[in-house]
This record gives sequence, C-alpha cells and structure tokens, in this order.
Amino acid sequence: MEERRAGALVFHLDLSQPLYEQILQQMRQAIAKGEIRPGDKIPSVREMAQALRVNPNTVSHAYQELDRDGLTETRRGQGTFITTSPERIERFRQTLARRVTQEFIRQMQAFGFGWDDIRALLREAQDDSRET
Amino acid sequence: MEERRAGALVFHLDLSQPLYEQILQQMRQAIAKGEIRPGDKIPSVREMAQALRVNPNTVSHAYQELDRDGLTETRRGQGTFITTSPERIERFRQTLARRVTQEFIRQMQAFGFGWDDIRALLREAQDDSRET
Amino acid sequence: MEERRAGALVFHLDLSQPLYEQILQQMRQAIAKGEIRPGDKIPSVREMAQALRVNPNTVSHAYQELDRDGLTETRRGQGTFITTSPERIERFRQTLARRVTQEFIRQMQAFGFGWDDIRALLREAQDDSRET
Amino acid sequence: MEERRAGALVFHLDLSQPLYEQILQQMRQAIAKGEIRPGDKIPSVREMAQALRVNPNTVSHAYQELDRDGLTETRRGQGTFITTSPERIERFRQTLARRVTQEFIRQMQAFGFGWDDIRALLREAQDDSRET
DNA sequence: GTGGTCTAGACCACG
DNA sequence: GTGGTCTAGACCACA
Repeated sequence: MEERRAGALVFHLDLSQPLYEQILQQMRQAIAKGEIRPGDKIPSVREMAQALRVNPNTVSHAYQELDRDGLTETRRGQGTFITTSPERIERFRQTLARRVTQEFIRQMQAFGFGWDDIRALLREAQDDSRET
Repeated sequence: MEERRAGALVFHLDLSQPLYEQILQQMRQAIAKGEIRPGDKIPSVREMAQALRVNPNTVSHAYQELDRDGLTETRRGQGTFITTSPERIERFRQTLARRVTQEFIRQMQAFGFGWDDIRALLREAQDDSRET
Repeated sequence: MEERRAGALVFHLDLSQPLYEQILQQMRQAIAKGEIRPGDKIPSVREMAQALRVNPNTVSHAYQELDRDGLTETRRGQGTFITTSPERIERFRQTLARRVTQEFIRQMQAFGFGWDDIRALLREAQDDSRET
Repeated sequence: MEERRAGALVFHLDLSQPLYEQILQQMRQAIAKGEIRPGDKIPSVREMAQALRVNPNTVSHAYQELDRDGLTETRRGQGTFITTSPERIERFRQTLARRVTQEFIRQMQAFGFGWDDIRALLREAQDDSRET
C-alpha cells in the first residue's frame, strides 16, 4: 500500500488489484468529493505516469474509463479535463452510492442477517470510529 | 444467472465473476445460514463438479478456501465435512459481517458520504424492499 | 485494404483507421448479420491475432469493446462467446441503424439538401447498384 | 457544443472530434449553402483563430483542406477567397452528397439492412422531424 | 506538448 | 489453454 503524489492528489497503490483500476477508482473519488473541480485540467498521462511510477499506457487506460464514465473530457493535443457539468458528477455519485448500498445489503442478507442486524452493525461501526 | 443443483444445494452461477468465488461464496452462505449442518458431509469434488457442470479444479479451489476458513475439514479417504463446531461457524459469520460492513462504510466515505447519508440510503433501500 | 480470414470470418483491414476499431466494427457486423450465432464461441484472442497478423493486445482491445456493447460474454479460461440473447443483438442493431440514419440526414441537411433530394439520391444509388 | 462567431459565420464546436475537422466541415457547409458567396474573402487564419479561440495551426489545417477541395484560393499577400466559380462549388456539393449517400448505404447493408429497411427508417426519421 | 494506437514480450488468474 | 494486465518503447494525429 504505497503512497504516491501527483500534484494535489494522493494515490495509494498496491499490487492486489489492477493498477489502472486503482487509479480509476481514486480519480473517481477525488472527482466525487470535489478534490478536483469541474473544468479542472488533470495531470497529463505522462506526468501522472511519472508521478505514480507507472507505465503511461496504464494511466491512459484509467483515463479512458473516466471518459466513458462521462466524468472527464479529452481534448487531443490539450489534455484531459473534468467535465464542466456538476450535475453529471452528482448523478454518477448517487448511482454509485445506490449500487454499493444494494450490494452491501444483498451480501448481508445472503449470510442470514436481517435489517436489525445490519443497523446494529452500522451503529457499532460508528461507535468504534468515534473512539478512534 | 443460471441455476444449478447439487443435492439439496442450489447454486446461481453467472460469468461476470470467477466461478470458484461464486461457489465458495454460496457454500459459505449455505453453511452460515444452516442449510448445511455441522458435521454434514458435502459432495465430493467430482460429484460437485459434475452437478455444476464445472471443471473439477474450480470446485477444488473453492473447497480449499473453505478449509482455510475453518468451515470444513477434509478427512483423507472419507471426504469433506462441515466443521462440527457451531461456534466456529458463528464466529466466522460475525467476523465476515464486520468486514463487509467496514468495507461498505469505507467505500461510501471515499465518495464523500457521511453517516447521515449512509443511514438515509439504507432506509431508502429498506422502503423499496417493503414495496416489492 | 487487405483481406484476412479467421475461420469463417473475413476481415478487411487497412491502415487509415485504428486496427482495433476495424476489427470491432466488422465483428459487430458479423454478429448483427447472424454470420456468427448467439452462443457461438469466437476465435481466441491469440488465434484471431495470428489469423489477422496483428498483436494479441489489439484483438483484446476489440473484444473488450464487444463486451461493453453487450454483444459478447467473456469467460476467463474458456474464451469469448456471443451473447445468448438474440434480443440484445437486435436491439443493438436497431439503435445503431437509427443513429446512422440520423447522422446521414443531419449531414445532408447541413449541405442544403432537402427530403426530396435525399430520396432522389437514394433512388439513384439503388438504380446504380441494380446495374452492377 | 459551444457556439462561436467569426464575422457572419457561426461555428459550433465540441470536443468529441478534431477541431480542424469541425471547422473544415462547417466552412464547406457555409460555402455549399451560399452563406459565403463566390469571390468573398474569408477571415485570415489569425482573425479566425482569435474569433474561435483556437490555435492558428488548427485553422490553417482546415484552410489547406478547403484549398485542396478547390473551394478556396489563397492569393499571396491578399488572403484567402472563395472560388469565383459557382459551378465548382455545385460540383463539389453533388460529389459530396453522392459520397455521403454511398457511405450511408454501405454501412446499413453491412449491418444487414436492405433497401426496404433503409426507406422505412428514412420515412420514420422524416415523420419524427415533422412532429418536432 | 497532448492523448491514442500498436507492437513485443512478460506474467498472472482461471479452468 | 483462455483472457487480462503491465511494461517498454515506437509512431501518429492534433493543437
């Protein structure tokens, strides 16, 4: 779980998953949380590759997925930019939240936990995090 | 999402994930929910492979993981059996529930959702499920 | 415009466009026209690469796009298969036909042609093709 | 899809295609539709670049293609002018219409649509446009 | 300078 | 054997 920086962004990469997916995921999060703003230019493929000590192709793969998500726009010869539409970002964030929540519930129920169990476990997790 | 049977067990297999993981996960669930009881013998690798129309290597891979979980015991020449200790099963179930919950919260927070958002989304999901 | 064969399939590749897009496009057409049937296995990445005298990565890129289109399903360790759902294929074909038609009309109108001109040009093209 | 003006001309630029092609295409259309008349002077590369907020190289690339089309003539030290021959413009327009039509038909047939399908889709598109 | 494509060749996960 | 990922390094199109 190595930490690497690219401008204001901080990345945590390990080898248990595809690198391009980790980059993709963490870019999505940075966009969703507003750490990078609509319209912002993100680091060039080569810059990012150098900062993360990763092959440019790997970064490029991640950037192309971001484009498919509609979170970025690529201008050949100019660079890659966050979409100027905050609505699109928010829509992405909401869709994703619902999907993650559904999947969480599905798993818990598959192991025989009911709504009360789920709520109890969440409360427990929240209490733990308060102490920390 | 094809349905296949092996004795009392019903499996749902699709192709979007590794087969061995799907089998593993659904075996864990069957054990956790008590659909298979402590001490029960589970089908041999070959039987299971035939029933699921799947490569024996795939079943074998899943069974090895169950052993590592401590949910099964393999007795040379006799076959594979669910652990005789219900406590061990319950401990596994609790540990897993906490791990899944932690991971869920980690993801939601990574996308900028707070505790209130999480609770709201869960309530929404519960309401949806009631209507259905 | 070189012709290359892979099993029953015939490909025409040139260098004026990305190779992976040409492969993608011609696979889509083969599927849409029913030259490959639902459920069929398509040649492995390596077979196809060899047949087309192209790098396996290039074929892989095309196959991944087909997956995204929902026209194929990939089973790791087994190969790539045409979706078993003919409806999905037909839906793809219809959507694409409408998109292509819209674009055609848009272009013609942008150059000052009206509906009558468009119909006349089509009739002319059809007559030409009859003579050939 | 941003709108930008250069004298009497209005351009719609987006980022999904090369800028020089969009400029080229829209210049061709303006000439074909007579929005710019034979013999007219068109803005200099620099003026145009400034008006469209675009790199001069980009405009230059588009102008060179127009010259190759025979739609413009560049006179050293004086600027770029629309050809004085209306016949040449009309010939260009006809050629282009045939090329676009051929390409449209080729695509439709590649996806297994016949003449009847094509006509039906066009009629459908026309009906849709009437309602709007 | 930017991103996109392609190759060659390696290694991994899965069945 | 299958597909997926990664690297290194080349070349192209675009601004």
